[in-house]
Amino acid sequence: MATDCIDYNFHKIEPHWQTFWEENHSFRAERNPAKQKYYVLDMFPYPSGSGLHIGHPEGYTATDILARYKWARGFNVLHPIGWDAFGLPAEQHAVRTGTHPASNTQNNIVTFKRQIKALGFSYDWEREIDTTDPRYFRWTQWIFLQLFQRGLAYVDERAVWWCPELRTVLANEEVVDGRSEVGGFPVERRNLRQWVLRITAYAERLLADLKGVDWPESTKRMQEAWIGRSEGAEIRFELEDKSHGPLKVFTTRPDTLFGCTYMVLAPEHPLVEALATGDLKAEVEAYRRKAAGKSDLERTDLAKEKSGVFSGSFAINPVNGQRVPIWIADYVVMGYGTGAIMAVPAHDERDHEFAQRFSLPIVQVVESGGASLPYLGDGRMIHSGAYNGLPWQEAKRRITEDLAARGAGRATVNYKLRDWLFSRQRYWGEPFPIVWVDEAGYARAQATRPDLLPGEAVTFVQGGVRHYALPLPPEALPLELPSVQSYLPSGTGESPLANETSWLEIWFDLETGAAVPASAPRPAAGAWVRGRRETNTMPQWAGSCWYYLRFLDPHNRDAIAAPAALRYWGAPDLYVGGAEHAVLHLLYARFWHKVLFDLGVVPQDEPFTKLFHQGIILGEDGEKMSKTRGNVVSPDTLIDSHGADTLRLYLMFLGPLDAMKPWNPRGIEGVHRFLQKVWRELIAADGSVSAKASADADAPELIKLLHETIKKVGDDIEHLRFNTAISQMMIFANAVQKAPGVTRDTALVFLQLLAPFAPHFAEELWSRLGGQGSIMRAPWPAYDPSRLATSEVKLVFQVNGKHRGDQFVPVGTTQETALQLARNNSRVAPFLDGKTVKRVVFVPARVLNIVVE
RNA sequence: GCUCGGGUGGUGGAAUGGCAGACACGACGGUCUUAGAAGCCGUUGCCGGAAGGCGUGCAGGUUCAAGUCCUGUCCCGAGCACCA
Repeated sequence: MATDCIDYNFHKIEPHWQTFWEENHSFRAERNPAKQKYYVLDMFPYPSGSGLHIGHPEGYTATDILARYKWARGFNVLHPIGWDAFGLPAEQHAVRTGTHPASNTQNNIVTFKRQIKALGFSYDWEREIDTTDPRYFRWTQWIFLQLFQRGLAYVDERAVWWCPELRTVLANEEVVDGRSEVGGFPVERRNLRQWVLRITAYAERLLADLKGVDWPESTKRMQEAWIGRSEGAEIRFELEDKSHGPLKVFTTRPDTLFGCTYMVLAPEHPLVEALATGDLKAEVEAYRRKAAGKSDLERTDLAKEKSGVFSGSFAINPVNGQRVPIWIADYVVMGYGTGAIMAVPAHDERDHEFAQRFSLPIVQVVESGGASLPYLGDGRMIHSGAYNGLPWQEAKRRITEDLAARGAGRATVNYKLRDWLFSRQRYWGEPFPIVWVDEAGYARAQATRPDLLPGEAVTFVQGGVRHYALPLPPEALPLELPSVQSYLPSGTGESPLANETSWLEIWFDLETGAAVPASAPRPAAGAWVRGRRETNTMPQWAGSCWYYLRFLDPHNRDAIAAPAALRYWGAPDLYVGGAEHAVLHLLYARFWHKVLFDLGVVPQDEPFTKLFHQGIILGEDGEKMSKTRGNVVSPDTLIDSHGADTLRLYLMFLGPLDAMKPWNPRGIEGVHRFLQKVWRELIAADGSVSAKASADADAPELIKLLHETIKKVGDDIEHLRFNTAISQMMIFANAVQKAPGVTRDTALVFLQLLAPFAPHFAEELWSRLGGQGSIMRAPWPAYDPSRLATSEVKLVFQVNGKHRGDQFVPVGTTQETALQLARNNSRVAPFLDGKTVKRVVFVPARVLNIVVE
């Protein structure tokens, strides 16, 4: 039932149809295994306090068009939405106001939901999820337990980024230019006990399987670079003082081993102290302290001159027995390879620079053909004993083999990818389902629930006591957050949870996971041990690592999703979201997914087979939108002034979906006029169907244009080219305007094409023009290829490649006829006059190019 | 520094190697109106009265034909950054 408004009153029309869709459950994904499925997913938002940003509806409109189009194409569509609701802003708000972050989060969700609904998106709200809901994070915790049980989670005391302002550690990825990505506060290094996920165990598969996914090439390359695979060799140098054992280095150029004139250890390398000799000890120690105080930004500043200090010790080059001095320098980092290198200044830029600065010898071992050093190109070996004359790639292979044969090295592969720092000293995150117990407690657990434990116990030592990580039994999940007095982190660097003694210090039942405060007497029956809960919480990435699976079966109490649902819906057919998640979210989610695949939980080994990034919408001034610049465009304002349909159309009309585009506030008038024009053509001044839209027959040109439009809009939607689809619909509307009339059927077909873009508008006119039911359920119109055929085409005449005239000719016109027509063409003829034709190029139905002398 | 992506009218943008500038915005002129708004009609890459010439960052090249392919170069944007 249409509204009763006389003119195009979107204030009335849009809420009307939104209510209609809601009441009719129009977007409910069916449970119908016989029907072909289409799963289209948006990156779910973090419900921030500032509400929806114009960038959200850009991507959401794109997926909504796809979803509605696929419904019309007869697919069973899954188009869900939810909330990535754990996160720092809500916690900071809680610290300021003392209110629970959950209440702030729920308020924000209400706002987001209202705004999203006002845009008329076809989400299946019955599948809404919220990562902070215990019914959801129960399964986040469950997945963590699987990682734990498989030995993919461990604790490690490691130098991590600590932000004094935020009072938490941050992942490498959350630190940008020596400052926190959130808030831009300075960060420093601290040694803290952390949970770490062994993502490096999946490095090879994460890299290899990128080949099979349909992603933007740039994103694949970013992940490749992030994983950073490099093949080389680990080479073992004996130390002159054998009491310290051998020194292992990683190199990608074992062929240049004869050119190694010194070694470098990272300042954090465990052998540094032992290798510093005599009067150099003090100098080495001073250097090490200085390096520790440097931020990564200072250390990696390429403009800075290299620094370093000689240790006083020597290693022995395994290929020629030469003594090689060992230096300590911070251009070598501990986190990659072995934290030590063999320096070959003739063939490495960094080593070259260092050697020059400290006047170390430079020995060339690859022929450079006269090119200056450092030389990194191709060439044959020199000064390399038995390997002289070999191409370097060949020498690389042979030297590696020879070293391996002598036990002095082996071919290895190294990755830049580091294990994933997975803990945060915060309140507002998923608690780890882990209890720390002593050795005796762990021994009991090994007897009681060995199925839950990893092959090797996860432990740490503090104050001479070893603590053992014990998982909660899955049936005891979720482990919920306790309410706390203060959301401020504890002074020790632990999360606020460390202050909640009754939650923290417990008697723990190994069999059931039940707990009572340690202050209470130990319960009699059951396998109770004394324990202390883990106080860290999980990072925000955790909840978003698997949410696309929960949408398949969001209310399941027994599993992350039923196997049948996982099989039927599979992975999203299309995943749309910002390129800022190119590495982190998309890599973490792939990692978890592969683990779940190995567990047999999910049937496919990649989560996101097709990915698309919507571009950023810049402010009017061409700058990134930000409150401080005052160039933020609010969807609410535009919905009020022009309507959701106009906003949706304009967002898509702005340019290619993946492009970065500035917002032009005046341009929105164009698409609004387009809708007004369609309304005016089809609806009379009194609100009834116009006389014009009641024609008996369409002009042949209009029919042809309609079929062209059906084809182009369909093709463009499939390829996410929404801007050109809209342009084609505008062309059609302009043609209708100029035509004397249009049939009801043609008008209805056109409205169907428009419906995915401007759904409220299309439903309204569909209803007024007598369309049956909801336009969403009407099958997508098919074009008739025979209608696209033309009898006449415009042939362009060129002389020497220049356009000199054109003429309509029948399809199938031959070169001879065309040439004759050109000669007779009054505009072309003068250019042929008195010239000799050297060559004629004829492209049927397109161009005739006459090359003359 | 390395790796990508991109430079087309006043603006956003369009163009399987085959008429560069579709579709819009803006601007200008007209129509309607007491006036305006909306709508409608027309013009709108640059130079030129016209004929015509020039034109897709710049310089070359391939081709009958280049925004599109190749080489070099400049500029803008993104990502990575002493990873051995």
